[in-house]
Amino acid sequence: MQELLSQITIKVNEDLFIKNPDSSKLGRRIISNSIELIEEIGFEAFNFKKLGKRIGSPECTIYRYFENKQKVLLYLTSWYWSWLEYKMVFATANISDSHLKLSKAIEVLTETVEQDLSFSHINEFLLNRIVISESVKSFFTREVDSDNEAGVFKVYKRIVQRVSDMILTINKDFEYPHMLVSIVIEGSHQQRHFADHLPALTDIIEGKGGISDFFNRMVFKTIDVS
Amino acid sequence: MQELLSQITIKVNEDLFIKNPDSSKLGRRIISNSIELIEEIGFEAFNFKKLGKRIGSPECTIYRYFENKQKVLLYLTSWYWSWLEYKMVFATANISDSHLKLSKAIEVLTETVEQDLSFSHINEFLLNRIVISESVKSFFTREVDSDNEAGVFKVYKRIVQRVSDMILTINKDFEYPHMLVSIVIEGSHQQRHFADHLPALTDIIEGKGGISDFFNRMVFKTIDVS
DNA sequence: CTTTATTGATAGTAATACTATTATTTTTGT
DNA sequence: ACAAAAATAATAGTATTACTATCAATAAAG
Repeated sequence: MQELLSQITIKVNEDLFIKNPDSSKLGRRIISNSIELIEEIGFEAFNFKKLGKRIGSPECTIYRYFENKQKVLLYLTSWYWSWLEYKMVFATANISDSHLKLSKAIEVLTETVEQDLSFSHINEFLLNRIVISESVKSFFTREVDSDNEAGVFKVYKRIVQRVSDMILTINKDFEYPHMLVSIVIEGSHQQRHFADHLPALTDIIEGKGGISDFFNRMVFKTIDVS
Repeated sequence: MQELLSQITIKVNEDLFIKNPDSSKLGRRIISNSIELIEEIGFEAFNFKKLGKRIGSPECTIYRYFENKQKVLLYLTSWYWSWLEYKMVFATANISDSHLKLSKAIEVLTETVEQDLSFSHINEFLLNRIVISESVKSFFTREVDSDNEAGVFKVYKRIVQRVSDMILTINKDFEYPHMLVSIVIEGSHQQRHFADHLPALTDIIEGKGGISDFFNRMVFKTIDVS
């Protein structure tokens, strides 16, 4: 997979940047350092001044790439979902058994991510951690409707649709496939966050498995396959 | 219930305020206007200057009640969870059938809220909307650990524990009760938000029912009761 | 090797989040 | 009813944040 992916560039919605960060060395430095910095200090404390200091450029230079820090987060999460869609499609391709296929998809969506060296300037391991603890902020804002209209959530929605279709293949009468899938995706993030910070709200232990198993069970039971 | 509740004051964790807003007319005005203002303009745009203007007091006066706007949000959500715990305990009291009891609890947790006149200065309908669209921000912050240590999430955790116990009464071997309950609570909020803003991620239609039914089904199927 | 695009240096503005000081009003105890 | 104490208002001020403008320096492209 590594060789294959190294030939591929992930294209992110053009509304999210002013100048494509993938088009220059500085742009890629902005991305890789954003990931590290957000992961270190959290999105609230993250700003272009600190990022500029880290990469040795004034903040106005970063403003030539991104309108504001919210767009950076949207860029990162959009990139992540495109990357994960690719992984999911790859992992489920040519599986004829529909149960196994769905199970594999759920695993990709709920497991944590290891470092992937295909995209040198993006640390997928850290990006996964950012998505877990910060991405929810990108759709609980007042801009959600305009962002959505601009197509920012297109890939995310496509992932949900893909897995929904797998569910409908197994049970064509199930009425809530999108709901179930978005609960799996967001729920798995939330449970990992809880495991780290509010263990009373979960039953999984940090570092140990269990998340994928749980969601697999939940999905198959709920769509009623005996 | 109205008469009973009117005798009761909901006590909120003392770490959340400097001066108890429930102890003065101005304090109660701060609370009721915070609810209205946050619901109107969103938590991001909400600040003490705007709130002060609205209630005709300078911002420094509000700072004598609350350290910052995050504490106001935590105060409101804490209040909400205490209120909802009360409603839930009341709605499930004296039900001996454990299935019915759990079902009733899920309904209280996932249904939207009507205006309740028991607490004159708090608009529970608006507060429920705030909890749906803003409360997630209170545990996805860098302060989550210290807030948790201060006991801010105590009532929320107790609700999860109560419903977990109901689940264990039905199936004592179920391994993930807390996880399932927190997914139900947060999931129902998220799905309502999606219905409003990202309908492709859900199957429910705004205003129509379905949420409670879905989560009821999901829970009973997942804990494996035939 | 000159034109054009990109980046850096410097500076500045408006808004936000919060604090300090003192005057005024309200509440409380007697 | 009145003095003492507490709460609130008025005013002002600081540090940080988010963002913009201008122009010089550097790098890239034709």
